[in-house]
Amino acid sequence: MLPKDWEQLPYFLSVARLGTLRQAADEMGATHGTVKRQIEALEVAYGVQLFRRTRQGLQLTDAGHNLIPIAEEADRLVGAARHRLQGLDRDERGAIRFSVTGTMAYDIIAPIMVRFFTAYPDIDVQIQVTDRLEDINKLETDVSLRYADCIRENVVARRLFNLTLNTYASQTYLDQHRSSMSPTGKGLHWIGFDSLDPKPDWVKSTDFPDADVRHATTDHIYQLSLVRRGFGMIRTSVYFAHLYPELVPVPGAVARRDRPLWILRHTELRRTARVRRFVDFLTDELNALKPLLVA
Amino acid sequence: MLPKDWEQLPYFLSVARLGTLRQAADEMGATHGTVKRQIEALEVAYGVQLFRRTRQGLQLTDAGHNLIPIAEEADRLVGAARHRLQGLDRDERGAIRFSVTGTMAYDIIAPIMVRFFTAYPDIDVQIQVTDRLEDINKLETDVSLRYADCIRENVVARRLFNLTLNTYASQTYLDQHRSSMSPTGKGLHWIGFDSLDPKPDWVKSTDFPDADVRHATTDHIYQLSLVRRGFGMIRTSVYFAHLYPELVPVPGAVARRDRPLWILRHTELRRTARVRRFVDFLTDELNALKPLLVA
DNA sequence: CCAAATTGGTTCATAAATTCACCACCACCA
DNA sequence: TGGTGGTGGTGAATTTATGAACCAATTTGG
Repeated sequence: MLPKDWEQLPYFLSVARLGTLRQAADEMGATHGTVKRQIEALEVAYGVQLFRRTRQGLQLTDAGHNLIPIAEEADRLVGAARHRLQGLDRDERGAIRFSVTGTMAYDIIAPIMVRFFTAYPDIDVQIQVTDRLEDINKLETDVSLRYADCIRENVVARRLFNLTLNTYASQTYLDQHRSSMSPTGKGLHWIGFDSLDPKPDWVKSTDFPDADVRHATTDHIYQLSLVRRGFGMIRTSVYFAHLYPELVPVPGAVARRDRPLWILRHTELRRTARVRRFVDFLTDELNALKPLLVA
Repeated sequence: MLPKDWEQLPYFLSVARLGTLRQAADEMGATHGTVKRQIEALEVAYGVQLFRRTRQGLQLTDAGHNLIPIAEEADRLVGAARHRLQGLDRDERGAIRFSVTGTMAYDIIAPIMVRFFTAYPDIDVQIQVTDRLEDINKLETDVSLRYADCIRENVVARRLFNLTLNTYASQTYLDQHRSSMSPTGKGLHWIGFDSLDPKPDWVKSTDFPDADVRHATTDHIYQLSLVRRGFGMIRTSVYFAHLYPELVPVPGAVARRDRPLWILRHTELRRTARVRRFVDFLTDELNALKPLLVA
């Protein structure tokens, strides 16, 4: 049986904001007795006291304070859901909201954006750099560039081409580990993405499944920085090896075609002319880069 | 009266995942009649049909598909709340999770991190670059660097010093707008952060309240890139003017002490030795940079 | 080809949650 | 000092939602 703290969270937020049961009850369209029970139920469910009861109202405890930011974010999301489904967000601003991953953002997309702004000075593009898939859906996004095997959501997806990846490290790192490295990578270090689990899944499918993951970060700039300073290996597009000569292919690894690149249009109906112009521009520019990305 | 779609969302998620009312009812610890009513209530509340009813079960409509990612993220959050308050997340991995804003991440923090990794090769730091405050709380973070007037959460906060900001643009941009610019900034362009509202709040408190906001992005690298290419002005630390000589102070703007920098420890009890060593290191390094940051 | 096991939809007695009126307490103020 | 309006807390009356049984229809499988 799934827990049912969902319905109690808005009561919690309301009480936390307004400070008294009765005001919260008024806001929630209920009586203070109901609000009281909801708060009590939440405290029992979590096994923590969330409020200190005083004659002047309810005051958050430390545990309650911890809950606030999460609950508020959840509240934002539920509001966003309401908003989206009621079609209230077809909108208002003239800007195209464009999500792109940190890997592509700077060296590949940024120059393209500069050219786009020059070519279409009347179209504003709001650039969101994020590596978390959920953010793309949460933030209200019109267009996104993604790097994945398949697309599950029902969006207008334009598939470009498969990127070619290889494994790189700095020359100093390779020199230091030349003697101790095994064909399967034991004794080597991956610069990880987000997880510092002993062995994330993606490691197993590389040429060095036995290498350890260290210094995880989702941020590509940090990854490159760490590779340059000789902290380990990274698996990334061959394009970056062209850009940064200090990235040296690791002996024993081979360049392989990996997942394809997609341009997704998340909002189908709105501002189609502008969005389409942007998507077309992006497609053309990326196709022009194709020789460098799949080489 | 606040809407009460909260309690219905987990039912929606369950039905979407499992495909039939009865299986969802089983998962939720209810009967299929109850689940049916919850789904109907949600559809009425949103005014949209979320599922197509077939003899084989309930199938998501397009509108339903739109709801999925938001609902799943909200679900993750509620789960995280439960997890945090029950103290289940004091864990496991040896890594310190460190959140830093995009503005500070690369030019200021990255070199410090490299020195830290060299000095303490046994301590792993998982670096999260994010500008959204909520992410810091949502992601499980041990330490974060923040730039704010005051800290509301109940965390261990160490206040460093106030940064000095100024307004910068490229020389070509200034040359182009020298004639047309007014003292209040009419005719000039800000490179925005996240909002493309006609006039976000922060604009009013600058030296050029009448300038328009264009090309919004939370990403500092993008902002700098756009400034370099002459797309507008940016308000940022004087430190970046040292790093990037192509950033020219805009005539009429003055350098001002702005908000202070904070180092926050979000998880108080856990792995204190390592975390404290990291925080101390970070503090020392940032204090060493102070002359450049407040100059 | 038909019985068994699905599916969503419906009904209504019953269980659960809400409301409402009232209580004790405290702060403020004339 | 006593009234007034606020607080949280409580229990009976009432409203609401639930669960279990059935239904028609479809799919499944022997």
